[in-house]
Amino acid sequence: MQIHNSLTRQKEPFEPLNPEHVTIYVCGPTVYSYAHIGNARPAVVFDVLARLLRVLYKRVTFVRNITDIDDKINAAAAEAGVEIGVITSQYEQAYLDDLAALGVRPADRTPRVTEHVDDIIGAVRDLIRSGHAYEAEGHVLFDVSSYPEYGRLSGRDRREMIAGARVEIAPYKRDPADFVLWKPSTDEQPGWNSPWGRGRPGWHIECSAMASCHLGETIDIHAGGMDLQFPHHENEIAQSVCWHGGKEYARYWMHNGLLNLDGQKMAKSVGNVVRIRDVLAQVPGEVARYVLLSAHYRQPLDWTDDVLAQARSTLDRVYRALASLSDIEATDFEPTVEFMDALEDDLNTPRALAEVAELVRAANKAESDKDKGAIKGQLLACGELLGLFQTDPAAWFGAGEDGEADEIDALVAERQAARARKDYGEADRIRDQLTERGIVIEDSADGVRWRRTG
RNA sequence: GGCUGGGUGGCAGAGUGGUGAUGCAGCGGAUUGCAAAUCCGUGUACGUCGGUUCGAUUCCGGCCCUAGCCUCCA
Repeated sequence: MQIHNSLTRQKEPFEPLNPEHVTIYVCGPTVYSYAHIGNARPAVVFDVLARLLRVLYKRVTFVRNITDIDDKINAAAAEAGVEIGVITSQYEQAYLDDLAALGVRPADRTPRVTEHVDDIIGAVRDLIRSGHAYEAEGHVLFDVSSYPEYGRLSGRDRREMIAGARVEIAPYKRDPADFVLWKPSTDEQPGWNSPWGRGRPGWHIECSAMASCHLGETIDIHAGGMDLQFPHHENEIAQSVCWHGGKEYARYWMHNGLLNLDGQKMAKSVGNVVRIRDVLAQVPGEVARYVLLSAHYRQPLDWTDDVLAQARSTLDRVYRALASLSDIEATDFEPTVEFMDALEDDLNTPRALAEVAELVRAANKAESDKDKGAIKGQLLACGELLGLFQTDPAAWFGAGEDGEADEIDALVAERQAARARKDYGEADRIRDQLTERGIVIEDSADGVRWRRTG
């Protein structure tokens, strides 16, 4: 398959270091509040990547971490007057629940920073010993000048960065670009004992430690949001490469584009976030997932009610086709060649979805049970790779307030009786009544179907 | 200011040096008791100004607009 590698800024053939075993690390969230739909994009996109790689390769180990040590967590815990673990366990669970609702499969491993403090301390100690880090006023800093390739991933020159830096430069830094590996904690702050006193890890080191601990010194794919490219991933590379004696850290870097709301990136710092659970209250998770896959993962994506409505309409169409095939047994459970080509071309999900649309049309046109069975199998197989179309069609259309379905069924039956005796006035009256409740009736050769609109 | 991206039909969104993306919406037809659904058909689409070319939306350059990064951020 082809992957756009942020490191080289071009599409490259993907060749895992070990052809039998692909390793992927995705930067997970810092758990101090509910995740927003922008946080869901990498989770969904790289879930599709993992599904695809699991088909293409014998073995895949996919790691998505949980960052449960962070100053924002400390602040949230202090405000609530609880231990940080109370905050982190609550929001970690909420995050995992949200992802499950979006059809994201669990990662093979979900490591937490608190479980890796010893590994982090070891990494920092090694970096000091090898001359890549230094102690200053209780902090341990990474010496950026010790890594000449610094800036390669984000394509920036260190001197220029300093010129444009808007951040205040801490006095204990030898070089303004140096970043913190370990920092001291006050008695009130959470801390861990270390050779440099009681403290806590800096922001970047935890990913380096967890990645190497779970996947080895060199990993195949490292992925995350575009906004992590600098400084987070740049710093990860610097510290990992130096830590491992010059060994390459990640061979392919993938960065997803950001979600926009009103033309501006959705971010907690901007204050324009739509939480995943708010979306789930509005539409089924599958609709949100479809939206996230409807644009190529590297492009920005505007989050609007309109795209949600369009996604729902399109999914309705797919599920109508599947509903019409509900009595047909799926035979060729195999994605089409065109579909696979699209996904293997740097995860081109829009093209893959166009192929799905072709299958839907073919399904609606198919006449023989043999053709129908084959198309149904292809459709479901394509859907499985995308994490879509796996819902029972009846449940899809019936989804909503429980208990109402029986009542609607009764009205539909009543209308059918009226139609049978050609009492179209009564039949239409019942239909109008249902229309007002947002129910659409579809008469077809093999019975009546109803569904909810928006 | 520096570094990355992006500007495609009403909307969303792929792609390509010279015929159709695809979906949603609209319109026409078939079908239907009427609808809905489905099928068929339907759109002077590629920011702007130049250049290269037999031919550019696609390659090159200028300009305009826009997003991201340079600070926490998926």
